[in-house]
Amino acid sequence: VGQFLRRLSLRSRLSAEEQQVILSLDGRTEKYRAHQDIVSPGELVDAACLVADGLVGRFDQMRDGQRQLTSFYIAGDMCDLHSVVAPRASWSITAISNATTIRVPHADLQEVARRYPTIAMAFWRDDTVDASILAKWVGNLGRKSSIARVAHLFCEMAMRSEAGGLGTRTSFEFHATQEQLADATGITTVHLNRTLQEIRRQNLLTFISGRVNVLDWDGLASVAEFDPSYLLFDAAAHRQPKRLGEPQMVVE
Amino acid sequence: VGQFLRRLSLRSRLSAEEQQVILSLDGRTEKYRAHQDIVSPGELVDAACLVADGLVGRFDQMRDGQRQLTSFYIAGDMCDLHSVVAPRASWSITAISNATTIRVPHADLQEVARRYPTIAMAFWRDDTVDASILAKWVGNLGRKSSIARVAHLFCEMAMRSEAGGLGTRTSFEFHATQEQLADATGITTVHLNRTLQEIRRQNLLTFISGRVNVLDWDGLASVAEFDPSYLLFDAAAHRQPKRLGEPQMVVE
DNA sequence: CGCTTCGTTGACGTCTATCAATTCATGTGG
DNA sequence: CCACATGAATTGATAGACGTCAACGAAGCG
Repeated sequence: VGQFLRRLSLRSRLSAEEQQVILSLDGRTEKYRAHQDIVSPGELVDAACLVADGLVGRFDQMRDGQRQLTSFYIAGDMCDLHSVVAPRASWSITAISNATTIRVPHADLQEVARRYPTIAMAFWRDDTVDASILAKWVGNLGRKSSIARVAHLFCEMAMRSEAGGLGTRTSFEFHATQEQLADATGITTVHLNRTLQEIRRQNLLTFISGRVNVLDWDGLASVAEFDPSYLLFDAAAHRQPKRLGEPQMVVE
Repeated sequence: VGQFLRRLSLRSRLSAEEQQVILSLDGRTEKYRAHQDIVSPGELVDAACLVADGLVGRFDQMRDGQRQLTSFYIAGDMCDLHSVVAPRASWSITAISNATTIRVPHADLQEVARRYPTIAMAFWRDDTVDASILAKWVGNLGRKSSIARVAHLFCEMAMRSEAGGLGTRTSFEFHATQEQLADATGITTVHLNRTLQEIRRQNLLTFISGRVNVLDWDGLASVAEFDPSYLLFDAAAHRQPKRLGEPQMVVE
């Protein structure tokens, strides 16, 4: 849970008391094997799923069985914080690698959000980051080549892993299979494999048994057209009731 | 602003007092012509943008100028409610058709959210719907054919227009050009045109000068693999502090 | 040591992009 | 009311990125 507090603190400023309240949250610990489903569509959930260890993903499944991964969650991420306000799942959550989760009851989270408006805003903000990542992926899937998509995914996971204290942007764990990467980037396994080969050929990175080593960060970011601002890491300027007032551009 | 209250009420139950508070919100009215940008990336905004009339979109732009529309907003939608917790835009907002907006100051929205936890949750929930739509689009773009994507977009706008009281699911306004539809579905204008022809050929709908008439809803939904649950319309069962307790499925 | 999962390769097919006109619709000014 | 400019829709021909199918090699595991 300390990891979760740290994650929230990346983007929201919390008082000592508020931090204590977050730390007091707890829940059932559960372990999953890779490929095991954690939440299925239609289910009514009563607890949010905090990733304590491993890699977890949210996905959508088509009629013919094809899958599209829509989000990855690493240790410290609350992977369905939004379920607090929308407990009827319209999504699936699965363990990408072996993973450990903590199920934090909605009742507790609601109680906390209700009592501490700043925490409620922090939750909301975290959810907004999720949405921002999704929006970026709509752009990637709609308008970029396969190599740019794959490179972008690596860039994103690199930055998130680094921010989460789980590695550096040039060396971090990413325990996904090629099939899962293909499901995330909207291409086939075969084509993903060839795309990875092309990325290797350009000496951008190595990806061996779940570990990524970026050899050329700038090159990778350039291929990906990666701009980290959508991850809202520098947003720490927020929070604190009335602190508006900088002049801002007005359009039209 | 009444429209906005109505939109929130689709998914959150608000008390009479809370409803009054929402209705008391207000802001500068602004008019835009089609194709005019409303918010640009990097901008620091201090007011959220409520769509009073017309069609508004959020998009991402690539290095080579290609655009990807990530969301459409119709009258009654607060198109960047998330900016309340993340005021530094990493996105662009543009007027798809001629549009009128009301800029509601963040300060007011924050004040309201801080004083009324239920309203804060309602805001958060609305933002979650946005994220849910984005997740669905990641799936559409990653794994569906062009015709399914286009059909899905029409289904979605149909349901949202109907829910917003702007028409019925078989007859509603949708003032976007083919180029904009192409930017939303991740294909080219040329291909979108041919896809529309195919949809017409299958007698699914007509789309003439901004008005959609669905001739075969079931057929359209089937081609699109459309399942409206992600729009969270039936989620009205929420809100009201402690009303948990139905038995729910537990995984694993 | 067989089984299963994951990664890799080759040949071939197709959906969608690209390029470049052309038609159609709308609106403006003379 | 016509001439013209402008944006939107449509069409044809061609190219390329990615999917499909099928097989094989490598690696972990009970």
